Amino acid sequence: MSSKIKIAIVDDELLFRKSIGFLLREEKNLAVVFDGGNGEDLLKYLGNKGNIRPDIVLLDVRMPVLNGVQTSKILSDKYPDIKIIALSVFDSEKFVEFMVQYGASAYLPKNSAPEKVIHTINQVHTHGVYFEPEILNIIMNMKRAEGSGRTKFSFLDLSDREVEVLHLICMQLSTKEIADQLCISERTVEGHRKKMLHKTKSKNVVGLILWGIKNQVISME
Amino acid sequence: MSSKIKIAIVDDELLFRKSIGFLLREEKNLAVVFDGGNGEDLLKYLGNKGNIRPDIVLLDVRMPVLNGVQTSKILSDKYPDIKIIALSVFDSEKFVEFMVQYGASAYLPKNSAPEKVIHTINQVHTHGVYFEPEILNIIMNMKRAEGSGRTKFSFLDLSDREVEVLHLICMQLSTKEIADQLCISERTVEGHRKKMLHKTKSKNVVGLILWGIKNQVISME
DNA sequence: AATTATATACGTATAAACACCTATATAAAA
DNA sequence: TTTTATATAGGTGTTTATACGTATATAATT
Repeated sequence: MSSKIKIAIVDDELLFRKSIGFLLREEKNLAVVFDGGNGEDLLKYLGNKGNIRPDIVLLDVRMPVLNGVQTSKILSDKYPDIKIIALSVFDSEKFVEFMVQYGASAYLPKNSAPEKVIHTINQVHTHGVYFEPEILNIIMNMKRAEGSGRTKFSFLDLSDREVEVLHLICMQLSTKEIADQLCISERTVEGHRKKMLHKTKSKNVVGLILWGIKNQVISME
Repeated sequence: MSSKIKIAIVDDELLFRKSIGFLLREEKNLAVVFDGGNGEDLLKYLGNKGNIRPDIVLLDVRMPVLNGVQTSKILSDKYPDIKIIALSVFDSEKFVEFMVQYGASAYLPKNSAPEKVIHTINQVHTHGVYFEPEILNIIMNMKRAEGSGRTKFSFLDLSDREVEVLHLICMQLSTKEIADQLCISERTVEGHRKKMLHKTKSKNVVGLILWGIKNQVISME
């Protein structure tokens, strides 16, 4: 009980991560040892031997460069002793599934109360994991699905070229305009779009766009 | 110099607005007197005579129920003495224009550093307004445009029915499916969509969806 | 009283998106 | 080495979306 719980915060929104740092510092048993804007920054920090190793990482699911899912995959592999608490504006089932599968010990919606965050941190530190009933429910369903068949995650894996096409789609360009821009056939563009619709399980571009935003493939700024 | 600057925070993300509250409380000359999740909450608070009137409102542009633009419109009308600082994840020109036109005294991107926020608050309190060079530039261009012709803002005004249709579009429904759901003709649905494309100056649904997200007509949760 | 915005709806077109199919070359992974 | 994913590209066809009209009834505003 003597030593503080060491926290790292990873979130792309500077003002948010600095602010929540102040919130956490209010708690006497917590110490914020790092904050950064993406997974890469965190891994760089951890790679440097001189730096203080955190006990718990507050990890935003949605980030540019290296997002929460990818980061927690690497984290739980290279640093299995560091606990991960996933932070997200969405309480989407998919994200819960992925974060849990890739080693998250808790899942917090971003409109949680500060007390809930503090509570979750303490629970994770003492008991290893902490999940709210609703989240637990999602996890149980997931386990059941895993047992019955093999879990398929085509998710989160758009190729570079597909992302490129998706960006042009977002600029309201038609297939022909995209083809001209990239100097490829319209059919190829159609092929890419179709592949993306399949990968994201979307019915049409609308679904694809919304998927892209949720997964931070598309940024709004 | 004796009395503190009284701040109200309005942002739909609970954790963010509570956190930034802690950040602001670190400053000895600042006092957070209110925080709420939307414009309506703020107006209710201000309507109650017993409550402490804030000097400055930190107002998120993007909120459900009553968004930043609508709120600042009402605020600057009913409480012209209260200064407004617009907060936004986007540094879109359109938002700057609207917020400034509707009475904002400053415009802060959400990935600003905490020091910048503190600085802006102090500047607004002592000098009335504070704009960064880039933002100032947008405002100057705006003024020029205003002089040459009349400014047209069809913006921000989708009818209830249009919003209803937009939500169904987001659910990846086709025109026919939407028509069935609402028990109206496909032509009517097409009419609504066309009207929305025009109002939002979009070329196709993709633009419409992105507009809807930026303007919080579409929520991602 | 006259104007404006809204919701409704039809007709005729074209443009674009999406569904099926096949196929090849390349690079990475099992 | 064989498989798998990717990027490329073609053919054919159907379904949707969008563009151009017009029109009417209603409620709100000036």
